[in-house]
Amino acid sequence: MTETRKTTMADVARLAGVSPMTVSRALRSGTSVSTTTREKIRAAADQLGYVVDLTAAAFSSRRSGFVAMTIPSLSNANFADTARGLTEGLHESGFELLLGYTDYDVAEEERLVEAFLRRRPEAIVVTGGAHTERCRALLAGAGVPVVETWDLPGNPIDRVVGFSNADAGARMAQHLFDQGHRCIGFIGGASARDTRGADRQHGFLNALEGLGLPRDRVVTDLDPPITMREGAEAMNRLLDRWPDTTAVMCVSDLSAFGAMNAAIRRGLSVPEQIAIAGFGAYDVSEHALPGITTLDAHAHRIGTETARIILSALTDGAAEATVTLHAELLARRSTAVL
Amino acid sequence: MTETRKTTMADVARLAGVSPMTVSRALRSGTSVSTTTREKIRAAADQLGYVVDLTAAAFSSRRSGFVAMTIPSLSNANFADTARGLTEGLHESGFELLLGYTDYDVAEEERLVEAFLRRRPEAIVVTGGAHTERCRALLAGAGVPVVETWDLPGNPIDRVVGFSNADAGARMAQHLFDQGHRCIGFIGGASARDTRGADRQHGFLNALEGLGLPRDRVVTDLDPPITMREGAEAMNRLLDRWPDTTAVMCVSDLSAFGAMNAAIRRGLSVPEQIAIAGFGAYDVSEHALPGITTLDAHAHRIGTETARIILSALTDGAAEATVTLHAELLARRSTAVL
DNA sequence: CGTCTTATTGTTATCGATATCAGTTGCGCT
DNA sequence: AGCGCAACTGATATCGATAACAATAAGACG
Repeated sequence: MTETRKTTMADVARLAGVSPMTVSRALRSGTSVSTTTREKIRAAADQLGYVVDLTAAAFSSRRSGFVAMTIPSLSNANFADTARGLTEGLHESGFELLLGYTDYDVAEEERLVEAFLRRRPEAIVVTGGAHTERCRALLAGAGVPVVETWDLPGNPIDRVVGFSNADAGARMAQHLFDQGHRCIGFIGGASARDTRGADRQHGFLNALEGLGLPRDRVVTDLDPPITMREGAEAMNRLLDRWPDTTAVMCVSDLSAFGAMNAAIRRGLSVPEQIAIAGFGAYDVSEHALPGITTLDAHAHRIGTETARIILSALTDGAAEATVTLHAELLARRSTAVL
Repeated sequence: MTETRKTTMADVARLAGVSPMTVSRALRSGTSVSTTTREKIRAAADQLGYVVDLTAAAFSSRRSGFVAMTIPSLSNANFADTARGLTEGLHESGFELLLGYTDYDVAEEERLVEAFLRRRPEAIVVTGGAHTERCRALLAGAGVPVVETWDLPGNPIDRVVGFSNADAGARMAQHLFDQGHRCIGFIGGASARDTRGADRQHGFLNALEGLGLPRDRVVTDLDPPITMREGAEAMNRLLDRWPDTTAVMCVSDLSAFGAMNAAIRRGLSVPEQIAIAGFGAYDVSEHALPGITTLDAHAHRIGTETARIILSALTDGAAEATVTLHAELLARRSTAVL
């Protein structure tokens, strides 16, 4: 809480006997300053406890050093993993991450994007391809690379790093069919909020239809984020209505875990009497008893690929505009045939 | 990607027929500008698609509008909840959160704090009371409020919002004792990295000792973050070495869940043959089968209280320097007496 | 009706760094 | 020795907003 006037580069320059410009160069990398001068300046800076003011540097250089990212939820491990991958990929280039969460609400996303834009980020990362009209306009007019993730929007704003949620849903439908199931349900959320979850649902149900099965065995009036509790409640409702169900896919592993335990509480054994599948390869699906079959969206990799795309866009621009990943099916005991 | 020269307040001022200063005032709140002028300026700004440049505003006003926060891990729901509470509490005052994760490493924390300081945050929030010497010095010399959370450091840097991890551990020891257990173990991590976990462990073991029980039944050579997998492995080792153990506390609910399922896989029934307790009130502990007894640290509340303390420190400074919370025991079936 | 407030708007001077361009110096080579 | 190039360092001019103070307009009041 020392209240002396803040030390600036000029102070360091004076102490080191050089110009402020040389201090500026010495404290950055990729600049040409002689080793002796640089060390002299470093010593002077240390002595004064000087810390560069990026608030001024950003203004002067017109480079904020920020990459902004919006995710639906902070406490969702999938999105956290993507944020972590992005942070790691950007770190060595000196970028910092401005992270905000939307609560699965496009209006909130718009507010967040607008707030971020005021900080002049050098790139913007959003989750999914569904935005308000105005948010799209803001992003498109921002003049910096924009990356939509976790999805493959039909009409992308700029770059994309994602996978087909519909394909992922279809894959799981096929898996359950292959395991011999014919009475298959789905538990998910209100489509308006979690469009990626809704895409998985559509892909899943369309695939069921393609296999000649009914597509009406669904409980999808839940409000994202779909938690374990909601998965459990939905499972109870589903089993009340369609007691002969033999397999259920849930929109995420968390709801799948809740749903599975609800089924077990009702006296059903998993997978003998009912098979359960989730999405997202959360830890809990691996360590649950039984382990829950899921789809790994490679959340961390989405982050690192996004970092790569951004860095490329900011330099040579040589990288591809769309990186298509594929969710990977992890078959576990919860859908095993015995 | 329009590449016209960026529009500034001067452009808006020209269009609205006022001075740039009036535009500056009109676009902020708490400033005196006539309603008609303000609306005229708003219209002009909208027409030009003008967005305030906080990069310049921060520099000019010497107020970054940032609060910086370091947490051990992005994907830990407890810390994410605290970050969420903090974000919410700061939002209406116009502050934004700069969030970074340390991976449970004080050296990384030091780097992160140093990087944050360059951004001139108006307050800094860190997790725990253990820091490198230099990091303490950086924080103490930053000239802004510093809040240490999730702990009650003996020698706080500035403000504190937390609870006693040792007390929490002791409380759980008492609970297990009260349920009739006399052969009680603990599963945790290497103390150097997760000092809060280590405090819980010490509190727990000291309490055992105070109750006349041995304190050597521990597996604590794991490296944070302690995951479900590590909890499972540790439980197997613990049961191999001390097969007569009847109760185990784990450093977190995640490891407790892994440990519990490992025990069940070995043919033990919970809680009939072995009781399990965790920490953190993660969703998984509530929805597991059986539900896992845990301690709720009120993670979200830590965030909102921290926001309150910061806002107070930045205005009247009237708030208390230390906010002491208490972890709340949630007894569930995993430690029930039958 | 004139003076005093108060509300509103304008003028000017920065904030602390970096971009840019202009020297200077040191060295290798012919 | 003289030339040219590369490496280093410095001088100057901003970047786009806000702080602080000045000026003016609009009411309030005796």
